[in-house]
Amino acid sequence: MRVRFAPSPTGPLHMGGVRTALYNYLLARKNNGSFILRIEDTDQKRFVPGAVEYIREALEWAGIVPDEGYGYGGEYGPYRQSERKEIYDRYIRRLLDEGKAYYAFDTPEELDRIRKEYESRGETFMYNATVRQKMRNSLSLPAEETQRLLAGGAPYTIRFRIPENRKIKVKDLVRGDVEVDASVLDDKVLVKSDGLPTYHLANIVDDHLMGITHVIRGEEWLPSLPLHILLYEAFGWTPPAFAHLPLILKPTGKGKLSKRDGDAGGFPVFPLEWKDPRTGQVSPGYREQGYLPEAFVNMLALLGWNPGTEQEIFSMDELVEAFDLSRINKSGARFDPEKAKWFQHQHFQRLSDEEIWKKIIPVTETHLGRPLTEEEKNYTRQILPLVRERLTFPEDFWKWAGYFYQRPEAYHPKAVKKQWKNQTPQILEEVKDVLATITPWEAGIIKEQLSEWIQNNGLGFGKVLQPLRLALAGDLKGPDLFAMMELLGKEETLERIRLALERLPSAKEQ
RNA sequence: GGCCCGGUCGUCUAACGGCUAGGACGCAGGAUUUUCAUUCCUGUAAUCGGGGUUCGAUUCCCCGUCGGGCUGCCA
Repeated sequence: MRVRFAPSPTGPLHMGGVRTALYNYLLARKNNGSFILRIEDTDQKRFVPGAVEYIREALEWAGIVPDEGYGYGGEYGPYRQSERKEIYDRYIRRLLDEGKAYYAFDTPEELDRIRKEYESRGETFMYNATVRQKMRNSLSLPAEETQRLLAGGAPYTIRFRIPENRKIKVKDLVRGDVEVDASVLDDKVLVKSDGLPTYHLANIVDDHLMGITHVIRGEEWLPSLPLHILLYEAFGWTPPAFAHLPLILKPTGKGKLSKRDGDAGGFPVFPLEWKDPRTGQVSPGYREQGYLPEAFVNMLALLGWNPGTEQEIFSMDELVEAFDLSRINKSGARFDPEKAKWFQHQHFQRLSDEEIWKKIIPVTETHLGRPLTEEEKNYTRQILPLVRERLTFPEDFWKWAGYFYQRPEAYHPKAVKKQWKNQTPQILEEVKDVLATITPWEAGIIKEQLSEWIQNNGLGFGKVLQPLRLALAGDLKGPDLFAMMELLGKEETLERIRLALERLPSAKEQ
């Protein structure tokens, strides 16, 4: 089995592309086949610098590593279509010689005009068997005229001559069999006036020459499948098996997922951050948001495919094991950013303490604006168990544990309003004194002694612990208060209480 | 408009033509907790409509409708 992923470097690869690559990759690995990366850059007008590098980096990040192809070597190269022009020339020659393709001299302007004309009459223009005799091409023109035009260097395209009175049976591994009448097809341009092939020609020639056995691509290609079958037929080649994947749809609204949706919905559409070389506009990426590649891949895999069991969390190896073309869905799948987060949470929680620790060090350093000392790194190691279960992204660590590194600058206003009562300053003064006597400074001991004090004074836990938390962390949320105090250290704990008493309203002011 | 492909909770989906239509996300409630979060429990909610075939239809067929794709010298 040989499969390929054949993106066009017209910009960053988006989620849908990654999923297509993933399905190809899974299938190849499951069957001990090869996964090939081919770059389809026959449209030089739309070529975007950096896109090829982006594609490779994105696939590598996601763990979808090609066995062969552009940048990976192999026996079937070159793997970039712009380097294969001679090959396409050779094959189009064959079609021309056999009368299966023809020269067309119609200019884009002419075609445009005719299209508009048809449109104004409510019809659709098709360059097909019934109109091709009326157009300027080697079929309608006298042979001498064609020769003269070619010799004179007149611009031309080469079109495929769709055979007449034909029904084409196409088989799709996802959708089953479809039968199409050739009369609904038009004579597609195979070679553009710049001499480079269009997708249709290049794709068929390359898939054949590269020994591709299974073509797995997006549903947007389904309408051109009959044309592709006809092309294989014209060359006398056996077509590969085809599977057309359902599209990924917008979370809300109509249509397929696009770049804009990410901006509007606040989620990335691209695997990696992308900076548009022309506009300088930056689009966010899953990697930069802190997503784990395995979470991203897991989420993508289950968008349009299911294992038939109730298992939802998969590693790449498990996906390889479970993947099966027959369980791909037929209908488009709406992308749900919330579920993406859930997958991330699941995978993040499966990381070891050590792995998480490595990820949160840089986050902490960024927020602090300086590197951590060895001592602080160890401190971080101690803090982690307290907050790890609430982390979805490395970035969350700062949100839940930032106050371990910095004294609160401000106190959450709502929390103050709710918990900082008239009697609070007095209580905290006393708590401070009680804490000052506690030794050794360990969570268990602190809890024991403070609890005893609270009970002896008939105070209720909330009244004491809530303001204390507020004083130490600046907010009412966080892990176990006693563990927090232990890690903060006695001196720092007392100092923060003192600071809060100084900064927050005393009884008199209220 | 034409051609093609689809339609099960709000979303992702499961269900040889045969259980009370199952799971997950989300949401709501509860338990746990000093708090927030996590975790656990409970609840919420669906077969697009109409015909047919059949003892029996989410499942097969037809029509309608809705959704999606294509209709470029883009891929």
